[in-house]
Amino acid sequence: MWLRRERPLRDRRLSRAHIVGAAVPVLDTEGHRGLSMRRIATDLGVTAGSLYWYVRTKDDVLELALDRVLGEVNADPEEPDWRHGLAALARNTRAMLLRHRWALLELTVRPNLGPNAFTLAETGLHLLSRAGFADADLDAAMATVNDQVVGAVIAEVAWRDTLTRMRESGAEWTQHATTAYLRDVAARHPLLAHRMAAGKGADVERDSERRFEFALSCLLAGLSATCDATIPSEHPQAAPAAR
Amino acid sequence: MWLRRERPLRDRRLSRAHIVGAAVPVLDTEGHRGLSMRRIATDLGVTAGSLYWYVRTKDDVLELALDRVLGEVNADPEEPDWRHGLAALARNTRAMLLRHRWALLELTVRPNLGPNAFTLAETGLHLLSRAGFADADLDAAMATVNDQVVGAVIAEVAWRDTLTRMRESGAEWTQHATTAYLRDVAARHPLLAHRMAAGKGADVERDSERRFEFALSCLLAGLSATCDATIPSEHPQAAPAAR
DNA sequence: ACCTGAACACCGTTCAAGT
DNA sequence: ACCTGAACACCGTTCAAGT
Repeated sequence: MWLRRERPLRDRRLSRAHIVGAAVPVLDTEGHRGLSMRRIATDLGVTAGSLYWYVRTKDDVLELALDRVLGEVNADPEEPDWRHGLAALARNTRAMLLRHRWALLELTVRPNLGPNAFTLAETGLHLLSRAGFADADLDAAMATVNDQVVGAVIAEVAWRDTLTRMRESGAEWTQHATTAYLRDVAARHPLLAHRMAAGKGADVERDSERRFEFALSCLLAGLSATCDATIPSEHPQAAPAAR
Repeated sequence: MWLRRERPLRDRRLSRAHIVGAAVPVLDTEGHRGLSMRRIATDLGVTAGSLYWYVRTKDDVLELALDRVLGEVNADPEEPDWRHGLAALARNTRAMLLRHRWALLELTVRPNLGPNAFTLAETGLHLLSRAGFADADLDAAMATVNDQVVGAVIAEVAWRDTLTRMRESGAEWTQHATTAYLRDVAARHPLLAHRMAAGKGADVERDSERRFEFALSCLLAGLSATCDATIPSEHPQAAPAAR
C-alpha cells in the first residue's frame, strides 16, 4: 500500500484522504461489519467501482484508516524519565485503541508500514535506547512493550464488547442454562470459581485500568532489572524503584 | 454457544464434532478466507443449510474450533517451580498458535468460554497463586502473562505471514519504489534505520524465539519483584534470580 | 428429527463503456 | 483521467417442503 503513490490530481471528486475520511466514522460507529466498499461509495456520492481507482483492495482502505488513527497517539521522545515516557506512550495508545476498537484488528493482522506507525516506533526506540538497551535487546524490549499493550487492550475490548452485547440481548447471566453451565465450571475449577464470584459486581472501567497499570508496572520493573543486569554501570542507584 | 446444548442424537449424519472436524483442517490449510459454510457442508457431503441445525451461526463453528485447538495445549499445574510452569504454559500456547494461526483471531475477538479454555485458565491461576498472588492481583498477573503471549504471537505471525507473502509475489524488497520509500523512512528515523539494517539477513525463526524468551523472562522478573514486594515473607531468598 | 433446494440480501472486484 | 453500470463469483442465513 505505502509503496503505491497516489495519482496526481486533476479534476477528480475523490482522493485517498476522502476515502479514509468516510471509512473511519463508519468503522467507529458500526465496526468492521458496517464497512463495505458500497457503503463508502454511497457516503461519498459515488459508485463502488470508483474507489478502485484510488485503492487496489478493501484492505488498502483499512491500512490507510489505521495509519490515520495512529496519528492520534502522541508521545514525547524527550521525556527525561524513560519509564514515564514509555508509560505515557502505552496509555495513549490504549486510549486511542479504545476510541477506535476496529483498529486493533488492523494493527494485528499485518505489520504496519505507514508513516505514523514509523514515527511512533522511533519514539519508543528512542526512549528505550536511553534506558540502556541496544541492538537485538532494543528490538526485543520494544516488542515486549508493544505486545503487552496490544494484548491487554485486545482482551479488554473483547470483554467489554461481550458485556454490552449481553446487556442488549437481555440479562443472560441469570438464565437457567447459563447458571447451570457456570456452576458446572465452578465445581471443576475452584480458583476460577473464586475469581468469578469476586468479579460479579465489578466496575469494568476501573478494573481494566487497574489491570493495565499492573501489567505496565510489572513490565517496566522487568525491563529495569534486565537492562541493569546487562549494563550495571549505567544506573548505580540503590534500588530500581519498581512501581 | 456453550450454553446451547447439542441436540440428542438419533439417525443423523452430522454432529458438532463432525463440523469442527471438517472446519479445523480447512482453517489450517486455507485460513479464514478458505472457510465457508458451503465449504464445510460439501466436505461433509451435505447442504449448507443443514449445518444450521447444529449451530446457530458461523461464529459458533469458529468458537468450537478454537476450543478444540486449545485442547492441544497441555501444562502441568503441579510443576514445583511456578516460573517454570508458567514459562512452559506460555511456550506451549505459542507453539499451538503457530500451528493454528487462525486461532489467534478467534482467541482475541471474544472472551473464551469453552471447557478447554477454562481448564487452561485454572492451571495458570494455580501456578500464580502458588507464587503468592491472590485476589485482584491474581487476576491481573494472569492477564498480564496471557496478554504478553497473545500480543507476541500476533506480532510474530503478522510478520511471518508478510514475509511468505512477499516471497510468493517476488522479492519486492528490491523494487525501486520500495527502496525509495524505505530510504525516506530511514532518513527521518535514525534508530529505526539502524534496526532495519540489522534485520536484513536475520533468521525469523531464531529471532522470534529470542524475542519471545526475552519478553517471558522480563515479565517473570517483573512478576517476581511484584509478588516479593507484596508478600515479602513468602520467599526469603537472597535474590529473585531474574533470567 | 433432520436435511434439501431455493431463495434473499448482501459482499469484493472487474471492466467495458462513457465523458 | 476519472467515473458509471452492470456483471461475476461468491458470501451467511432463512425457510418452506420433503422424508
